Amino acid sequence: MNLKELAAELHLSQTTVSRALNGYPEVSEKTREIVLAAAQRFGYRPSPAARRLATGRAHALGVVFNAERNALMDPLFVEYLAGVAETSAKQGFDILISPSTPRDEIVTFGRLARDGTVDVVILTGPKVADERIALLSELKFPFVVHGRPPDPVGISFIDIDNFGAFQQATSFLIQLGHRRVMLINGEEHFTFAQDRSRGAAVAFAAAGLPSDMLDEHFMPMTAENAYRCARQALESDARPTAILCGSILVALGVLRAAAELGLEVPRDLSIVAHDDEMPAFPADQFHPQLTTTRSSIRAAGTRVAEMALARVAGQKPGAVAEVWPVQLIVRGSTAAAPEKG
Amino acid sequence: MNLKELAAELHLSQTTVSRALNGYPEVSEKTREIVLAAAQRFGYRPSPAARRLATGRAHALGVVFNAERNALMDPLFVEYLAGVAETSAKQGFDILISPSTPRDEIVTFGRLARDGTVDVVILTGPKVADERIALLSELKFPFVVHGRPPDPVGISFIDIDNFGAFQQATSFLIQLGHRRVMLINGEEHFTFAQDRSRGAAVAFAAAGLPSDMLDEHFMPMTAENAYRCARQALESDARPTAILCGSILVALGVLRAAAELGLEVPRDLSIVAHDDEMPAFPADQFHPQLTTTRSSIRAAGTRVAEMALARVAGQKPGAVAEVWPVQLIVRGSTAAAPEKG
DNA sequence: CTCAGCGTTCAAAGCGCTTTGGAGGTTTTA
DNA sequence: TAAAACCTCCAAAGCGCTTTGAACGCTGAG
Repeated sequence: MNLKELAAELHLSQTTVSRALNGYPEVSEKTREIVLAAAQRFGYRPSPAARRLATGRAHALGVVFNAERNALMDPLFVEYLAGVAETSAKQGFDILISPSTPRDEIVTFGRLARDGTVDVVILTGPKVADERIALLSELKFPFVVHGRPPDPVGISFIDIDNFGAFQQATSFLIQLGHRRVMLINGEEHFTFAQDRSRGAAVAFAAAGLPSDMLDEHFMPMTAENAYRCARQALESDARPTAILCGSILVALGVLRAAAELGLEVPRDLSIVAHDDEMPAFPADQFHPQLTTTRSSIRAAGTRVAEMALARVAGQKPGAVAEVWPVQLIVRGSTAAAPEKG
Repeated sequence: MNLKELAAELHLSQTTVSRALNGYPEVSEKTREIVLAAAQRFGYRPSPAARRLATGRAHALGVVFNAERNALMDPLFVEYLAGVAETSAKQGFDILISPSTPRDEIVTFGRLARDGTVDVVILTGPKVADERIALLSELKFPFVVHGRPPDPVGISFIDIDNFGAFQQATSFLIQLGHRRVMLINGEEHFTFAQDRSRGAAVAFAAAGLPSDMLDEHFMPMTAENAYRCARQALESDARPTAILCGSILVALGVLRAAAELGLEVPRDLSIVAHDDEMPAFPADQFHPQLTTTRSSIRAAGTRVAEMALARVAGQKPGAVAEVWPVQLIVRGSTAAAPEKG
């Protein structure tokens, strides 16, 4: 059943039926009701393709995702996607996933923007120098950012307070008496890694401690990388008594390193990790349960999708700039620093 | 630049240009080259929407994913999706993600099938009585299945050898002297859970052991559930000496239960888990490293996408029915059963 | 020399929807 | 009472592509 047939059935023109269905004011309430009822009865569903062609709007939202062999953000991504999906589905928006490797990500974005397959894209994990943002801005293609854009002016984004989270976590460790602290951070070119780095540094400065007590490492946040890094540090003479982990996965690697070296957590080593609340990977299911800085990646996904849809509906870029607070949850993986041996 | 303009530019008809671009034989090689070159030069890209409307084919592949609060398959899903994305991108197919809760999943599938938003859907996690399969079959909408359909006749699917994997793993434990074995399985209504159940049962039967030595539990495979279940069993008088885990997440919960009870793995308790190779969650990053039955969820995603595309290209349903072998990888979480106290 | 046959190209008709520019009919205003 | 102002509704023109049916020029057979 298409519009033409439905219109014929009702002895009305396509115009009127279309308008009735789409809530235009030029049609009387009475006919609208009749049309709506008939549409319902015949199970009429407008063809998305036709509508798309006629309006030039795709009614779809694009998400580019990293399909590289070892997609680091994997478990995060689904949870995030779930959030995005939830709200966009409510508004009848489709979600188009475009796989891409970091190398040709920029091409992928260009294609999305020019093809008209989607009306807006969501950009994740902004970098210190982000050419995707540059490209989309130049093309004047609507987009919103999940994370902190390097230059937020005129860009709608939502981010968690990475700075505050790591400042708080670091201060907490310092208060517990820890002096040699290691930070296993994400890759340097991500803005979130920079923010976290600054947070930790500021905490040290505030406590009047020299910044070289903070041993910071940037790397892709995998368990494997974290294991290697932690193992090496923990075997050294001046081993850290506390490790700040960029993610739960990092904590997994650190835990393994500690276990292998016979170090007990939290007696010999304190661990605090950032937790994005992946239900599959709950911080409280570890042994010991992990002290974390917690934020909901899913809620972020929900919000960023809302923003994207608002953007399509005409909201100005830069209208939204939210930074969500992050909560420190103290569990069993942190304790007072061990007495100096 | 659209087709009309390009055609005008070349002093050719739209027909010819269209055919040249789409590789139809009715156009001479010479003109084809000219057209291709011009298209390249002007950066012409056909409008997907228009093509879709004209051909009735969406050039897109649908994946329904569970956006329920605690999406259990989360970490699996991305890795799987990465596989799907990889191959479908190669063929220029878009991937449409439709969020859905289990409750209205069937509606979602119906909509996808009728709307023409996608040409084929991939169905994941088939159940013993699967109404999605019933619906799609009835609508004669192309689909392929990832996992084992209850009635595979006339259905293209790919699955891993869940039966063989768990038979092998169970036999291995029996050979190590384990007699009280627990199996923490997925939910009963999934075909994969049934297959695994049968695999374990057959191993016991083959060893001439009574089936009640196998303590089997069906549940959503979360760390939390597994923790509870394992904890309870390990505290009981006749505690199991080995636990078969349906997933790495399940193993996480079991490890925690063991640690809390002061049980050492593998001395006091052996663990073998099924591993779908999520790079984010590697079995060899645990302590101890986990003995696993391993299969690549990503490769499965790749293959199932290929199948889906073949299906669109006209391949008959039921043409593919692959069952992939699963390898048992012995690592540090298994050992001979403890002497009877 | 004519005509069938072939290889190329084209004009035009959709695909199913939205939207512009009116056209009728009814009500209000002067 | 006539004109202006509405309220409803409609015919038709796209949106940018594919595809059918036909036309064109050329070659080789009769």
